[in-house]
Amino acid sequence: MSARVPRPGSPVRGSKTGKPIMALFDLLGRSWALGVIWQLSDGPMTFRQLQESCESVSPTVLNKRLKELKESGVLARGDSGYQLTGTGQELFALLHPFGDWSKRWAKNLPKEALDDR
Amino acid sequence: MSARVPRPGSPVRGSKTGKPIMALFDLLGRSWALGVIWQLSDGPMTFRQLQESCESVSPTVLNKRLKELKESGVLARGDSGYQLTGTGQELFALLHPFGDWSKRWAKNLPKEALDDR
DNA sequence: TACTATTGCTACTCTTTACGTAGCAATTTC
DNA sequence: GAAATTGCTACGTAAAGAGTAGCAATAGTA
Repeated sequence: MSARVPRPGSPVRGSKTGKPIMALFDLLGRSWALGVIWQLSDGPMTFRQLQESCESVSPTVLNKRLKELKESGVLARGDSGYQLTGTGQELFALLHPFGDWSKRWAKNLPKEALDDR
Repeated sequence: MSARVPRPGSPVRGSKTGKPIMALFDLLGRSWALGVIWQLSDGPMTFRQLQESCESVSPTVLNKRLKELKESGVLARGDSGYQLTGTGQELFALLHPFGDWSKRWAKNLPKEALDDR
């Protein structure tokens, strides 16, 4: 019933060693984990706001992700809703460049897709 | 049978708009996608080498991830196995800082876990 | 040439995760 | 005190992943 939250040092999905990077990848490699962090970078949001901005993510999954990310110290619940912690903002700082990258990727993909197939 | 590969511009898992960043998060938010990119940063690897270095990831899933990442232009198959493309190396460059971050996270987590719960 | 080993998968069953919808208890707003 | 809004939980169904077995194709060896 209680979902496993990936933590560095203990085995996680796919990783028996629990190497920090693998634990992190397990945490982030779940649906909407990255999206939630991305959305929260604009400031605190309520549960329903998050649900909307994540385009109809099911409350079940959203709640699971929130619990996991909370337990991982990435976000916390404050007065105005869920928000990134200092740690979480640090993590977002690393994530931020992916925005521009994804746009370039979107532009170049059609070309490459034709080349490579 | 044929798995959906997330592409910017078209709806992806959870995202109807297909915003590039959401498509990217969908692509990377699948089990072992980040891990595979991480492993390949050391150089080309064969299928079986990847399987080992990803600690017993099932061949089914590995093969799916490889197809998706290949179709997304992140990696390709060369003479000495699977390897990151230029695009893929660019992506890894963004991913690289997560290594150090995860180590700091691993050190601080126990403390925070006690504080926050 | 035939034998063996390795590689890159596919097939299968079982479990876990996610989706989609409904709804409810606890505030908050009027 | 009635109506909204918020933060969930509870379903049932569908999709994704784990774990194991094995096979066709190539490479290396006797």
